[in-house]
Amino acid sequence: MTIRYPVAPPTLADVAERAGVSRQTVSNAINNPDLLRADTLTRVQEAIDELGYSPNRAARNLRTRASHLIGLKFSPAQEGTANAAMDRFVHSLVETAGGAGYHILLFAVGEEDDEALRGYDDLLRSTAVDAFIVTDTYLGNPQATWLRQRRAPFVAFGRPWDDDAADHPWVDVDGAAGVDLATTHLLDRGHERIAWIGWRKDSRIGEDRRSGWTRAMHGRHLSTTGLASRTEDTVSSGREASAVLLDEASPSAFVCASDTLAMGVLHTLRDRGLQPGQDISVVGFDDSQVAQVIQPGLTSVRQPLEEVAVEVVRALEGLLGHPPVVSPGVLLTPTLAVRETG
Amino acid sequence: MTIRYPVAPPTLADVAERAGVSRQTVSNAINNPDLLRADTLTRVQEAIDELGYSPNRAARNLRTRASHLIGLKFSPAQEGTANAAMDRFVHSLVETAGGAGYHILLFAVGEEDDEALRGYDDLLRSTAVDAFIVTDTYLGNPQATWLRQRRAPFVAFGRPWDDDAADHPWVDVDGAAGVDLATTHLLDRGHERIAWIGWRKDSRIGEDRRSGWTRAMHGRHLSTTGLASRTEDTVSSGREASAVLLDEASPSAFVCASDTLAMGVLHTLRDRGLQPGQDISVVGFDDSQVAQVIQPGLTSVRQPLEEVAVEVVRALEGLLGHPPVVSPGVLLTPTLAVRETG
DNA sequence: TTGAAAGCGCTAACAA
DNA sequence: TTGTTAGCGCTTTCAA
Repeated sequence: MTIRYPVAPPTLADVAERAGVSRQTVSNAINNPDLLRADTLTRVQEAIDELGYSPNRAARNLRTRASHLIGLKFSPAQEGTANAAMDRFVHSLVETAGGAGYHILLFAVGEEDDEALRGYDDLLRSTAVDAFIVTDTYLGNPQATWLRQRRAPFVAFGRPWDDDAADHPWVDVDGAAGVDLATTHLLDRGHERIAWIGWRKDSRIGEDRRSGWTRAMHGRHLSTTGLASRTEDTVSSGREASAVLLDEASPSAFVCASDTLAMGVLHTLRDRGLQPGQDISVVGFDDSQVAQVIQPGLTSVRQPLEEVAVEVVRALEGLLGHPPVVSPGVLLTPTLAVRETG
Repeated sequence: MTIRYPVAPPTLADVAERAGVSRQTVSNAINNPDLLRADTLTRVQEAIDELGYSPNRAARNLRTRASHLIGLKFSPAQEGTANAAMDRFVHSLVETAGGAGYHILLFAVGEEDDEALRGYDDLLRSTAVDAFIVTDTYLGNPQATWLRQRRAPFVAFGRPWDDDAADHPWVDVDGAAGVDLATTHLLDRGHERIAWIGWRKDSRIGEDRRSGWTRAMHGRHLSTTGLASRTEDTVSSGREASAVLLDEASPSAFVCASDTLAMGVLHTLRDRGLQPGQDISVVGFDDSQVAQVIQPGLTSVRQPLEEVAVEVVRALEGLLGHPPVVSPGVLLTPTLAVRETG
């Protein structure tokens, strides 16, 4: 089998020679076109087009100490759940970042905390990326703290919660507002006994989402006692929790911290011959593909991940600007995708 | 707000000075440790550890003309479908590539063909990536042809189909074998009138999958006449196609080219009060999260995407080796995830 | 407005 | 086995 070696791409010097100018003039034509006389610029531009020149990234990176690469830790997919918000976010992020001249570098790390830190460290020390996007800022996660100590530029998708020392830019979605929205929607439809199925108490995100439910319920002077359950984020947990709640608290609707849990509720309803949306209403969280394609459609809180990506990139541009600007935290409000189950 | 500037990371020269050797010796300690005397190596290694040294990527890339970055075009997520194979593949790919010393660089391009090519071109000319992974090799897609002409190293996830001029490495999943597996599974359970719902005729992947169904049916001397439908890859198309087939061909089972189409079939069954798995069996393709979490669980063909990632990276390593080796195409066999619907 | 010189940090080739 | 020299392609001074 014949192997064809790639031809070496043209360099700045090639363009300079062709245009009859010095290399610096070509460099200026690219980076500071205002400095050139119009006709020189035209001539250089023609040479660039004719040769199909594009600046060598490695050389430029070496000189400017910037890679225009943003690192993002990509964790394994969660099979057996409806969770895919991360993937949806990455899709939006790649597009938005591309528009701002950045590419996304995906990296995997081991499960342990120190392995994760080593992953970040390697990329940082080798100046492979200009900044990171960090997506799991739950309490006790050492990444944010560690990155700050390392003086590594990063933007978090997720609030710093109760970390007062945090001074990094972040973007988050107001989970409480989303669940409030969902609960209020059910209240407006006449439900009064609305149950909550969420995650265990150590999840700040879970507690935040839960607070939207209590807020909406108490706003209507309704009790939440006995109507809540905290469990693992799996379909079977949602199934079990909803079965218990149905027996012990007779709710007419369920609001869940995830579509995964909501699927568990739908399983229980099916087990008992109850019609979702008719007999019992169900609302999930994340507007996953699952929520979108099942029948009856699952009403679900939708995170504005496209907007999150836009804000994250905006914050990144501030951080990497001269001088760097740490933009304030941004909290975005989710919407409710209303379908048949609620 | 106080901005702390990152301190400049240590360089080769810093390590050399600390270890009392030349820079070249440090370089050798990292890239050719065999060349060093044991005690020198130890000394250099200590200096590296003490300083937390990691080679500057830009400098190394410039010198070695390699970035250890693999480009992958990341298209927008398909909402409203059950399709997420690409995402699952990327998860596996990031892990596998990381193990081989490569990072994945995601980039977005516009919808038009020429915009896509420009996306590849920019990355290529600026030597930003060492190679590409191309995932949509359907007939008429100019990417593969164009990359070949450009002499750009790339590995395709997907066969070159009838492109005889193709001489690039590729990895693919045997869709026909997967559908044959699914159909045979239904045949073994006593079904004889098994319908097919697939994509339009211009989809090579769709036609390949379809051939698995005809092969399995004809293998049992069963007719396929009137039992097939070709349509768009949407839930509603699957719903309509299955309604027509049910009326006109009375099948006892459906095999579908995607989980998305299979969801459409489930909608039709629900409309008609038929129990999936009891009255009518349904098998999908891709083993999506949807297939995994719905009740009853959707039996589905599962692509071995982890293996695909392994083979793709293997091919990549060959391509980027010295000398480059173009590995032969690899065809992997899917498995069947059996659940309640079939 | 353009050009010359220097050097980013690294490794390949060669010399000692 | 280790060190010296040179240069990858670019941009940042600074000088013309």
